[in-house]
Amino acid sequence: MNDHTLPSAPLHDGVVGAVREMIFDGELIGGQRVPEKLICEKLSISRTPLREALKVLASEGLITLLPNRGARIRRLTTEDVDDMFPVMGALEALAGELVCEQISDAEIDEIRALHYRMAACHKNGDLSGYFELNQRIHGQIMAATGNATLGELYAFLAGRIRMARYRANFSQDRWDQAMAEHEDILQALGERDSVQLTKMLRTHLKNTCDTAKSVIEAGGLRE
Amino acid sequence: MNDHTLPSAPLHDGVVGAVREMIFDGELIGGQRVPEKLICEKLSISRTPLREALKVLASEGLITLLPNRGARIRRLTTEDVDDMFPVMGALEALAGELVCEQISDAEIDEIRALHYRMAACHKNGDLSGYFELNQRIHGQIMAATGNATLGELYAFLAGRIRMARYRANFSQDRWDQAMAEHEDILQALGERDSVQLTKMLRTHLKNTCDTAKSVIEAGGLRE
DNA sequence: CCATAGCATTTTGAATTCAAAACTCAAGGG
DNA sequence: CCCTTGAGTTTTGAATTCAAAATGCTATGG
Repeated sequence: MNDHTLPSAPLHDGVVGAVREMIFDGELIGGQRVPEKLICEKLSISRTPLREALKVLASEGLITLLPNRGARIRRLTTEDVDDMFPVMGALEALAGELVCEQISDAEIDEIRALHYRMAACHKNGDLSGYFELNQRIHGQIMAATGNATLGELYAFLAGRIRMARYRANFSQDRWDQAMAEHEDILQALGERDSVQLTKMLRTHLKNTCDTAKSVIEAGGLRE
Repeated sequence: MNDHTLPSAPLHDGVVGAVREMIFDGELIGGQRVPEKLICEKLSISRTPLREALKVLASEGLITLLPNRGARIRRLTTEDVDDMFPVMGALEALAGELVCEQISDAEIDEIRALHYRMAACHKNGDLSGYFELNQRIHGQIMAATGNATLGELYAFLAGRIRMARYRANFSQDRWDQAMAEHEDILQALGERDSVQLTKMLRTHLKNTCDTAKSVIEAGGLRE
């Protein structure tokens, strides 16, 4: 009766996640061919699960599959980011609206805790820790809307933006500014002021997109 | 009859499309197990490309993969639709805004032509022709925004709604109403009146979602 | 010296194979 | 009588195999 059969490890998902991380971490860079054989060896798997994963990543828009010519890491263009900005803006505006209606005190506290940890990373110059927590804060805000679809689409687009690896171009000034924006976001969230929250989220998003675009432009010249 | 023949060139994409159509056509119904072997025979392919396709469809949210227990067609719940409505509303609102700025006269004419063909289907009681054209009109509006990301996300969600097969529950009254809503949409589009367009798109979406939900509720009891 | 045709190698796409897990169903025990 | 048990079958997950396509390399001719 008490059949506590744990769902066995979703093995294939692991590969998708692993390759996705490789892309986000910059181990696989935009425009580059995906070295199928190498990754198989690295993950100690055969080509079958990897190829399944590549199909999924292609549908997420992280890679491009060229028939009989292999897979390439998608190269995000400034036009892509320009397209993404208004869409992410619309999603964040909706999130700002919903989250102020839905969020509990406990959830605010949880986000506040993440925020302070992120502030510590900022203070200590721990950029990767900062980005990790930044990611989680935005995710928690989306989760607190109670709207799974919203969170899913947001994560979908946020993943693509991550490809630009705009963190590489994070000046101290920009970092300080982003941190200040997050202070404002937390403030508005604490007061459940959806108008102000939406406004600050949009400002923050705009700056994030601008930074990403400047990285893309610089990268384009380098090659 | 239902001849799901694939385009020969990129086999795998064809399989994704073919299975997706099977779901939309109601050949594979929510909650049902996906008969792997049967579909392989039907499409005359081996399990490898089918399994790749299933992974992609799972990432689209059309099916659910249970480890070691096969794939099931996702069963859309009313809660899912309630989540989707505000998100699709936000995307359509953005589309209404953008399309009024961007659309050319030629594109309006093209949509108008589709609209009249759809009106003819309505008049003749051709429901499946109506839905096909309805689909294309909404797609063209999204395309005319010039924002590929927006169109992509919209198609993603519209695909899920299609799973509800709400067309089955289309009363003549509802059909007449939907057609009237489309008249208003076309009118607003012709005048590039984004406020009115957004308003009508929202009304139309609300009714579509309500119809879908009523089908889901009815289906839930029957099974 | 360069261009290109022809051959060998590598890479890709998809079928087949193989092991492990789940399901079926009938027999045995409480 | 119902619950458990376990062998046989089916289904699933993933490696391997195989054919076709692309890529690279050499040799030959202009």
